[in-house]
Amino acid sequence: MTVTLADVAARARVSPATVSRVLNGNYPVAASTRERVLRAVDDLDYVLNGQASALAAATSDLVGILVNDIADPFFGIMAGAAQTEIGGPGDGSGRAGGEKLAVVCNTGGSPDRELTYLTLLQRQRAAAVILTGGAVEDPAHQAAVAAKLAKLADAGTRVVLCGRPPLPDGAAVVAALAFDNQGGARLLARHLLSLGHRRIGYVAGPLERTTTRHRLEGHRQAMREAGAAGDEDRLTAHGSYDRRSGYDATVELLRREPEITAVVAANDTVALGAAAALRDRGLRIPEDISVAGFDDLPFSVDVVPALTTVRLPLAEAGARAGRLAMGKENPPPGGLALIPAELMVRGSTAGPRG
Amino acid sequence: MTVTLADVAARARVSPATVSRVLNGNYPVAASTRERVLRAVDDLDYVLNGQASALAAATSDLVGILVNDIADPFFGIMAGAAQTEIGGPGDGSGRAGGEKLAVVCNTGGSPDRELTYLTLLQRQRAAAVILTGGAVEDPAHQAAVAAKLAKLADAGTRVVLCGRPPLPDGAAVVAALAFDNQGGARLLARHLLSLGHRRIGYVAGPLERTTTRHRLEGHRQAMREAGAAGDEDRLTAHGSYDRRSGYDATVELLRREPEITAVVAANDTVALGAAAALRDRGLRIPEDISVAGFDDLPFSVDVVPALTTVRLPLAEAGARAGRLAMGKENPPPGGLALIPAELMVRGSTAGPRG
DNA sequence: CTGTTAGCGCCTTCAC
DNA sequence: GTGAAGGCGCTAACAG
Repeated sequence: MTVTLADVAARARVSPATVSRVLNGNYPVAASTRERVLRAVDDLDYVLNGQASALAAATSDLVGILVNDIADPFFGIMAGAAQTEIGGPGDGSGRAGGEKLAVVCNTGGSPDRELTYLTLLQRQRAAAVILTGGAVEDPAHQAAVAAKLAKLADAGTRVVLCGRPPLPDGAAVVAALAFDNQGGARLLARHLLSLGHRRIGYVAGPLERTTTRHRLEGHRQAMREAGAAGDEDRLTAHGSYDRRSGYDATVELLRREPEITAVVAANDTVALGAAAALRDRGLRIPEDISVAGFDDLPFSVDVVPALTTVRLPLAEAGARAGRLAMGKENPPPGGLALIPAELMVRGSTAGPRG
Repeated sequence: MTVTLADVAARARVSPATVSRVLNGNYPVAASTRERVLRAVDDLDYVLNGQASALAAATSDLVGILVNDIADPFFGIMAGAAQTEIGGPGDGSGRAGGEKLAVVCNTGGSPDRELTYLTLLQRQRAAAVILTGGAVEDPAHQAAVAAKLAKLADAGTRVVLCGRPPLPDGAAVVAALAFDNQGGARLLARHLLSLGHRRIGYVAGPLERTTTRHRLEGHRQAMREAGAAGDEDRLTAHGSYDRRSGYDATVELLRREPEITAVVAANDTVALGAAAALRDRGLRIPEDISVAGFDDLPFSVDVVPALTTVRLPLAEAGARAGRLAMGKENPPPGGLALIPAELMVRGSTAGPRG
């Protein structure tokens, strides 16, 4: 049978309360007593019952990290960094002290699953929840999420947004760390413009995603400023955030506008697919056509030619979100921080041909 | 204050027991009663307390998935697939029914953290635990893990190994899905041998990892069979499973053995770093030197030249592990399945120069 | 410093 | 088909 705290108490000849105290280390306990208790714990191989203690103490050691796509390093890097801050380095004994259980939940980008996970986390009375990545812009869903988050916050769960813009109504979250997607896209477009490009195809992400919209807006803004907007819709093709989609969308762009001299992709993964499509059409990069991405994932520097892209400090942001979730760091003023993006110029972009 | 089941009962003018029954749907309840209860639930915005119900019912809806590196798509793909099987598609309402909470825990490859997570999961009385990826081969740690898993299994947690060889003493796990790393490495080496390569550098993963060892063994086996083993140690450089490490190790190999005509990397990410190092030395791939990886991650087909590698059915294996963990699928005979690897010949390998 | 006493919120026999 | 009662394993006041 499963050994309980009472068993430990009996073996150590103390009261259950005392055992609880040494385990949690929150109250003074005589050294000799503590030792006896710890020995009993070891002898009996006792493991605290998380649910029972959570129930009694009305606290939980679960922290949820929601990601849109766990197979995408974009999220993996943020989640990993957050988890490191939350889980702590471990005490080296493998015995687990007061660590939180930082746990990542993969929504697959589905609004339903996002809500489901939030409910599940609410059920567990999670200590904190971190939402990463762009949000779906459907108003109904946004309202549902906002309501859910409000309830979570109400119940004492610390809610942090990482790489996601603040909720429309500025709901009660501990903090929102938003990437400057728009500014980054603007930098990138200006770089291309300065090289002399005028007709630039844009492979956008899925519709109704904040990330997609902000990046696209930044791009178009810069194009308009330069008077090179052209037929924006014809120069834009939407897809999802994967390489296949980048490939297909690029083929489509090329069909519509064979004269484009550059392709900007919604992110690095998409850019990889775009580059493949261009090569398959016999175009050389960057001699015949330039390609750029976004995010600066680890592989981007290694592809050939190395990808010009916009760097987002994913690990730093994830770590900060983790600290915020743990209350180890003070929230930025107004609960909102705009995280800057940095242009990384590499070999995949050059002046237009001819 | 937080609304409890008793509140719902009061509002619906039934007993708490009845509310519990309609929520769990395990006992017959009059349709009219059920409706009244559900309305009360909605009115009050009631959310089940997971810990309390878990405590009372002695069951949990938590399923843990341990990964070595959450930023690595190798794990992301497996974890995502497993999570999909476990979490179910969601009922579309966002209300969360009997779903399990599939969560992924990032050990960062650290034995300590692995143990810590296992303990945390044990505390939560997890319904199931899936361990993915190679294991650390330190005997002490293996014993500790085996002991932990035995206890988990004992407490009713279903333990599944995915992409990890069975425990040394064949401990009580539901199933072990092991990749045929050795066979895959052999296929790859034979491919290179058949192209005429004889001096092949091998960039291995971290020491004392099953995955590292098996891949290396397969490689060496094939080389020996062909009488081309050479000075194995000189031709091998160890590193971690990242691109940086691949870069550095390749530089080192080139220093030691400038005459190598091919470099085989422990995985695709490492291969990317290796390729970068070769190019930086002015070597063309595959004209001057061939490069190959392992895993066939999504980006591998898109790099230039496309990477010759060994494909592992990561998503399929992850999904299967998920089903096994949920008891939705019968374990393979003997609880062990060897998952075959497939050679993917692409542009990065060719006959040796000259 | 340590023991005693109540619950935390829910599920589950057992009666009706 | 429904209610009443007890307890899941632990923590948190209180007393001493």
